[in-house]
Order: sequence, then structure tokens, then C-alpha cells
Amino acid sequence: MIDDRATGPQLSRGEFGLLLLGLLGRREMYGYEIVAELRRTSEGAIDLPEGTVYPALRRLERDGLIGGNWVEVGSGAPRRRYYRLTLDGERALADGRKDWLRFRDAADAVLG
Amino acid sequence: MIDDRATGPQLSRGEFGLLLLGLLGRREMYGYEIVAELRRTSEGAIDLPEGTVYPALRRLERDGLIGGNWVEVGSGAPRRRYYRLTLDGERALADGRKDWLRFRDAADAVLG
DNA sequence: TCGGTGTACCTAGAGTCTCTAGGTATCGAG
DNA sequence: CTCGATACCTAGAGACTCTAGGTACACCGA
Repeated sequence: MIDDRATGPQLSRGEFGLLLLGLLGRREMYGYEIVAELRRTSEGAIDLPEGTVYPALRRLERDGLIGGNWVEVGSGAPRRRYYRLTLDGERALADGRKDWLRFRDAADAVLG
Repeated sequence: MIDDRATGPQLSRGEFGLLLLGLLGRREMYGYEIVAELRRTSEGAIDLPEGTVYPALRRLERDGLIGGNWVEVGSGAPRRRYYRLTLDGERALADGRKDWLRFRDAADAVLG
């Protein structure tokens, strides 16, 4: 009766948000670090600009999936806003992971 | 110097368009058929509504990646618009496939 | 004959997201 | 003193997805 699509519409709408959840599921991180980390570990395959990442983090926080707190690093360095998953965020990550696997396999079947 | 991202911005922006190219790379198809085919073969993992597919096909045609032609089926059945890849479309599919693989692996590394 | 279902196309508009292109501020190196 | 790095931010344009309809015809069952 009701549709079973957990990601709301489809994947790919909040796909980048899911990626951020995935990173934060590993450890606390701050925005600038996330940008650099994605660029580095994906060798450019995922190159989200700051203008994408910061708003996405704010949306995730607004939606209660992550929580952030300011950390002073001292000695004139800019303060950082570290984010971590909330309980809702962990659930969303688990669901999103399942959706990603399903979507990935279906897309692979088409693009294989 | 220049960025090497073939899919314009990132993947996922035109990700569904790429999926359509992938399908049409196999054989000629018409919109209604594509909707049903995706739903069926992906077992619901990709469930693009008509309101997504038809405009996407028109964009791809507008951009010269696919070409469509009307086919009368006869006996009162609605006519169908069959689409096939253009040469530009085949190139875009080949590029998009590479991007997809890179993106997929990077996302798997994060979500794995 | 009337309503429902299936085929097959279409669109307007709302909502959401991504990206560009800036901006702020501080520090250290050259 | 200018440049690059660190870190954050935003406005606005543009693009896309989805909802929720609509058109038109044929067929089938009650």
C-alpha cells in the first residue's frame, strides 16, 4: 500500500548528505576537514566544494541527524565546528546504506 | 588546469539521465517502457515516476544525446516515441560510465 | 452502457539541492 | 605586504525531482 522507499524520493537527492553521514559515522569531523578528506581519499571522484558541504551540514543538523559543537584550537587558528552523528543520524545512516547498496546494484546492472 | 569532471558538476546531478542513456545504449525504448523496465528490473530500487522520466528524455533530446521518433502502433493504441542514442550520446554514456564507476567506488569506500 | 483499467503521452509548480562566487578573520612565510 | 592556508559563512542562479494532475482511446466486466 504505502511505498517502502526509505530515502524519501529516491537516492541521489540526499546522496551527498548520506556520504557526510557515512564519514561522520567513522569519527567526529569538521567541515573543512571533510572537504579535504573527500578530495583526498576519493582521488577527486568526489569533490564537493565548501559551498555544498557547509549548507549540507547545517541541513543535517537542522534535521537532527548530526550535532555540532565549536572547538577552539587556540594560537590564532580559526575555531572548528565538529559534528557527530545523533541516534537518529545513525538510524538514517543504516537505512541509507541499505538504499545505497540497492541503488548501486541496480545502477550497475544498467551501466555495467 | 581545467577540471576533468565530465559530468559537469558531479555525478548524481544528472545521474538519472545517465541511467536513461545506459538503458538506451542497449536498445531503442520509449518512455512508458522505460518506467516499467526500471521498476521491474531494479525491483523497486529505482522507481522513477513518469513526471521525472518524460522531462528527462526531453532534456536529453534537447541536448542532442538521444534522438526520438514517433511510431504508430495501430489499432487504437497510443503512439510511442522511441529514443535511441546519438553519437554524442554514446560518448556521454562512455564518459558517464567511467564517472559512475569512480563515484561508486569512492562512495562504497565511505559507506562500505 | 457505464465505469474502471491499461496504454502512452504531457505539463505546471513547488520544493530541494548544488555550485559559483564571493565574503570574514587570523597567521606565517617569502 | 602580499600571498596562501586555515575555517567558517552566504546569496542567488540554475537545475533537477516529484506530485498531481490532464488528454485520449480501447477494452472488459457488470
